[in-house]
Amino acid sequence: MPRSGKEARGRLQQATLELFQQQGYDATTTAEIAARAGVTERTFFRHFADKREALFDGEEAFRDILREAVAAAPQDMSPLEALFHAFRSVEPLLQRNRPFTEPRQKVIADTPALQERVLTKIANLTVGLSNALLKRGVEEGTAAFAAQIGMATFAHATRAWLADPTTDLSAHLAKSHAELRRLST
Amino acid sequence: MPRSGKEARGRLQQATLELFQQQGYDATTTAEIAARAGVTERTFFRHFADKREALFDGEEAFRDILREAVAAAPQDMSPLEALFHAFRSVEPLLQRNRPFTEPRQKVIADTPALQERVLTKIANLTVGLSNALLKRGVEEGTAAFAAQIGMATFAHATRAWLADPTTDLSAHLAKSHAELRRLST
DNA sequence: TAGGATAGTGACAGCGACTGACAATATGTT
DNA sequence: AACATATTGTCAGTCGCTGTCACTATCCTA
Repeated sequence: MPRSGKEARGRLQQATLELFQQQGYDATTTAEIAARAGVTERTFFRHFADKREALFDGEEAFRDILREAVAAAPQDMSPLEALFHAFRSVEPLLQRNRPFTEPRQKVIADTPALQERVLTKIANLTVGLSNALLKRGVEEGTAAFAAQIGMATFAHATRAWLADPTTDLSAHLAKSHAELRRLST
Repeated sequence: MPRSGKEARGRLQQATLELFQQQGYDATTTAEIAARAGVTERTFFRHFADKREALFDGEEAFRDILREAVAAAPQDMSPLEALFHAFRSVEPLLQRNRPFTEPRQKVIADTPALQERVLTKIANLTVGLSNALLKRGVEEGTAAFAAQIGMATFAHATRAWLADPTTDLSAHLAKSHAELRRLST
């Protein structure tokens, strides 16, 4: 195998995050990012489909982790339980990534174009969850619906967890699940 | 008041839809759209923020209708019930808009960039619902969560309704609500 | 150790989305 | 008829993104 190019990719991601938080998304140019990473603008677009994507790397890997966790859940679990099982299993991963995702969140918070991209990332994760449920024998429409509900609950629990990190994610998930039951009856 | 400019806007929307379905989103140029509407490219961007937005007009109006419908719901209704009340109330509107939204859906179906925009439109609606619940005295976190759940249920019911228009939307909503209860317990 | 296959990069030209600025025109008011 | 206001045309320019071709760095094999 020839030269890897992964260092360049990493530098591009780093440069993207730094420039976005220093000057904002709009004021940052792809040529500028490339220059800071010591490569050409053309190389930027060889690694990332567009200017936004450099901030959202590893999402498909995360999707695969979630799908496998759903598949690994005990067969007697209900669809939603299986999803929660998967969510609980990624808590250490989320914890570990927090120092990187936190500054990213601040950038996203004041950039509509990036928020839009976040939504599609979440939608992709949801599709992944739905497919994982399908493999467990859940009917198609139900799987998609359950994935939506599960993802919404996960997001709700994660928000609470970010605001109150003293309690662990599992507990927040349980609380959100209870709230879901309360709401839906 | 000087000249209205609303006819031009309408022609631009029409031209956008037609060209997108004839040649696809990518192959259609904003200059081309403007030309078909008898206007300059610059004028296109005075009416719409970007190339996608011309397809999604009236969504903020729809959001207002939903918010008012939530506000008009009987005060003893639970958050989710209030949302369902609003969803049921817009059924005739959806029915009426169907001849326009149906061809649009086909265009969206094979255009990732447009799907991404749909997600932000739905997110906007969800925020609107959440705000409406806030005004009913629902606590903030709960309101956002309920709006998410409600919107997901509405989307599920709408999918079923599009596949089976013989049953009305209210019935599909009731069935989806039952499924939600079944899933969450 | 030389030679070739493979993957990554640079250089360059070009299209299309989108914006700022200023002048021109059409409508409604006094 | 003069004026105010909203809309449009024109023009120039920036930036995101792509196709193409030549070049180079790594790894495998003979």
